[in-house]
Amino acid sequence: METPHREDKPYRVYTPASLGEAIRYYRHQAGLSQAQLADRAGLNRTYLSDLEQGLETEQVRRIFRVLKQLGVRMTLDKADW
Amino acid sequence: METPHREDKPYRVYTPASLGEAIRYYRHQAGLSQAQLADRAGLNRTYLSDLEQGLETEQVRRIFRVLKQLGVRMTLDKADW
DNA sequence: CTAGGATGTCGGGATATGGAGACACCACAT
DNA sequence: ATGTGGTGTCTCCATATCCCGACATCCTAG
Repeated sequence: METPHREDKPYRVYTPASLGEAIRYYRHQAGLSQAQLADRAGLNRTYLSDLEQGLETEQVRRIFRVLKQLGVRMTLDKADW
Repeated sequence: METPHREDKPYRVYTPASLGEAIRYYRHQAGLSQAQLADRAGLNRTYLSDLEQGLETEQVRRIFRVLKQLGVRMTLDKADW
């Protein structure tokens, strides 16, 4: 059962939608339900559900706009610690 | 004038504070003032100032909590396009 | 079939949030 | 000295945001 061949695909994130995708991907990989993750992260399951579906709040959009203007890209990947 | 030796240090981001640092770093690298960037990104300079100083809004904190719980790390770097 | 878990979705309401404008300070130039 | 640009910080306040139920749906198990 040793990790077969590392399918740790890093996520390129540049919109609220792709942020949601990534979170869902990693949540599944962690074997957690929305309720469990929401609980551990101290937030409401409804919100997590929205977030995974690409919830477009002003705040998140704002940050992505800044990064875009700066030509900066965001990457998410599994911390190997 | 060909890029001498690539000082494109990628940013490991895991808190609102480090997010602010990164944004400021890249803004300076782009040779923009807060007012210019705020304008281009369509937001208030006051907000950008706060953001760079590590503004801890619930929203940003929430997202970092989720990532932390999932053991996911965020990286910012210059998109080389 | 029934039961349960997981997820999407809706509405209501308390609260956090960011825009706008103004002001102060600092550094640097003229 | 004065002027100018960049930045930090304050207040006010309209509004975006998120939590909290509650309900519906879809699976899978039993």
